[in-house]
Amino acid sequence: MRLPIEAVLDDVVAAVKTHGRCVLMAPPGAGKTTRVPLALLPAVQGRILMLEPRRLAARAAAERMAATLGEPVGQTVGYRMRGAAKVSKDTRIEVVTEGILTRIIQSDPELAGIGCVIFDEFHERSLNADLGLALVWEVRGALRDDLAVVVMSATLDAGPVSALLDAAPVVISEGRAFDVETRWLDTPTPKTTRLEQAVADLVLCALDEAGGSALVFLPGEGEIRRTQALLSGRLPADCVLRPLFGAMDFAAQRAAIAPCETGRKVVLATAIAETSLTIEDVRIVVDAGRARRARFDAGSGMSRLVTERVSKAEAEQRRGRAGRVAAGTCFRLWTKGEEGALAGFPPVEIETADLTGFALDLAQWGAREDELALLTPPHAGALAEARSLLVSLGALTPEGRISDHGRALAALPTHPRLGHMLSVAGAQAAPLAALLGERDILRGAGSDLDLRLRAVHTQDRAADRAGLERIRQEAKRLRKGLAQTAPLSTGAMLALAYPDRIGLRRKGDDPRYILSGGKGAALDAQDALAGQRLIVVADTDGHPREARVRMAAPITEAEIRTLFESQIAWQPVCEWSKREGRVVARKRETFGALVLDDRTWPDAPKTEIARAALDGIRQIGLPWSESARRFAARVTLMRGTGIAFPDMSDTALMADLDWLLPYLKGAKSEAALRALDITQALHSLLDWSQTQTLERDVPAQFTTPMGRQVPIDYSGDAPEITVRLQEMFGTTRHPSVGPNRVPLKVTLTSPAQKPLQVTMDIPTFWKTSYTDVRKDMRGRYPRHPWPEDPSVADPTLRAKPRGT
DNA sequence: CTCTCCCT
Repeated sequence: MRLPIEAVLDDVVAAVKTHGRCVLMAPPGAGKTTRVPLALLPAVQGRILMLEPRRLAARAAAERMAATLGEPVGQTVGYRMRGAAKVSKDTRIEVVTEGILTRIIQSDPELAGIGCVIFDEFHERSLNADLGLALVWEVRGALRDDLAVVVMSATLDAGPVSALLDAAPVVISEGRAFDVETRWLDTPTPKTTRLEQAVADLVLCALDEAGGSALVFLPGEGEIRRTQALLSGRLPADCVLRPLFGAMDFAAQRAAIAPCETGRKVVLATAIAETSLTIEDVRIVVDAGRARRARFDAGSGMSRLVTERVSKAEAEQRRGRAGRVAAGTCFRLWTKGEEGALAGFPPVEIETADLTGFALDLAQWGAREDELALLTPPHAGALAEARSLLVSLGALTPEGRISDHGRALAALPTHPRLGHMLSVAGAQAAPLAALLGERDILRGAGSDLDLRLRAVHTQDRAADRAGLERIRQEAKRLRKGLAQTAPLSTGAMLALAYPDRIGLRRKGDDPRYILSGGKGAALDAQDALAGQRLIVVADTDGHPREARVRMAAPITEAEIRTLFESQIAWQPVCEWSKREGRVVARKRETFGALVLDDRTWPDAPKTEIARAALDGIRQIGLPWSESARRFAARVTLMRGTGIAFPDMSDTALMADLDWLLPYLKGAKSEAALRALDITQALHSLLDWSQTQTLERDVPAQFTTPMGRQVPIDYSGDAPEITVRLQEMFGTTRHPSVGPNRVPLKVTLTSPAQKPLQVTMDIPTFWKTSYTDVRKDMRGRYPRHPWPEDPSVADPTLRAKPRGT
């Protein structure tokens, strides 16, 4: 059969011959995976390496090409993937899974004997493909200008890839796929309608309007089960309902996609049916419009799942599944209007994934991320977290260079965490590493990892059979070349891989734990491990506030002390306790965020106690006494006049409390702090000349015309004095303070200290209302002077002697 | 409303 790709094969070969590079865009079904490598064979010196994102696809591509040549796999065409290879010295086309390429380049940077590297399905933008392309491009630039590079992609903006590869020629092939009609909703689904209900309704409508079997895309297993429940009994009699998702064992998956003998089938599937599994007779696609994705949180080193709207690229990929065998129809659970708001592409893996292995590969290659041809740069923070984890595992030196231990970890086919565990604990850790590298075989069976290990070692247990077999095989492969070492418990081995996830039970009845990395995690109250004081957490649901533990193992304090001796230390802690309202001085023995032991610290140095007491002040506020307020008010009057004086507002004083440090007198409790008089401390904020100026311009006391000292009250809006009216006789200028000459608020009293007048202007008072005051008072206090013009009278505090 | 999908 003639495939549409054949029309452009000559262009691809020509681009490789003259430019040594090419970007080929062709839709799924165009035949690029099987035709391009064979077409390039005569044009390439040496072997052709083709990368596939999935094992199944790699094997299938090799088989198809070998069949085209009329040979068995392993002669001209072979494949190589983790744990399986069919290649010989005659092999010229080698189909490999993406992770393999990094290994090949790291062990032989010249790529000796390889003439061309093809990246298939590059639009999926896996971390390995991005890294692989960057490394191959560097090899081509530095060591091998004859090395050809071909990037093949279905839906992708070709411009950036072409630019990345120094303006590589772009070849475009139009597809062969059958027409697929797209149907949108007329009106958006109301927010109150559950997704499963809306999907079920749309499926019934689709089956009614179009013929053939249906493929329904849902975000996850839960949605699949609930939609299944809603549909069962409501489907037309000739329809069978089949769920399909990754956690099902292989045989069940095969049964779900098997063609129907009679009638139609409705397959409820996750994204597994987007690329990995092809269902042959589908002519209807129903797209719920959601995608579940892992979001890795570098801070906690854990990932969680989020459900998001699909991107346009994913929706197109799903739509295409209706046109594999004949024209079809795609029903979208959104309106045409809503479609504009969808993202163009799903997030690329390098921006969302755990970068630990990536960072180790970079270190081994000896390049920084910004020196490589990466289409999307990794986030600096995520990369920094990855490197810090690698440093803590001893894989990188603190300067970021790879260590011998790091080289050993890079050679192991596992996450560096598990590699570290294998390298330290030896062969005994192989089953545990295999278990943790696979999907959980006992979902919902409690968190204890030993349950799972027992299932691997024995034949009983109703665990996922195929999963168990994969784990046994994997354990066998991992064990090779590892030494036998002193036996360790499951928890101790796990702690090597997850030193940041050792959990110490919090106080209280709930099985809640604080993890050594600082995050929280909780066990189910019924969980078999719920009584343990110390556990190591292998997996959680990734909830950002407090994650739920999915897999864990108990560990003893003695084991932690042995494994992490150098990281456990006594930390003196002198701090303000909000709860107790006082300074507490303790010594704590800590491992990361865990407190293993906690004792009082009776001989804490005074300076430490004072520092902690300042935190108390920060919490309770400055203990203002009346005299302190008065002083601060005087200083404030000096401000804003061009003369530099400190800001004595609460905010300014609290901003840096060091000035208070020498005046705390060993106060430790809230009561003692509140009893402090801070006047002296405030005085210390002024230097000698400021103090002199203050005393002169804003004195604490007012000197009356008689030479008597009267305190000035600075606590109100205006500075204030109270004085006997007679004592102010002779005053022709109203008294004031400060460089701005702020007038004093003067309360003039009778000889019996009763207020007679409050004035801001004594000379005017003499001339005006004094006359009335004099009239009233002269009779009541006849022995005191009440002159007609007080501005020229002598001040006095005395009365005339009786009888004169 | 328990866990998308891959890979060394």
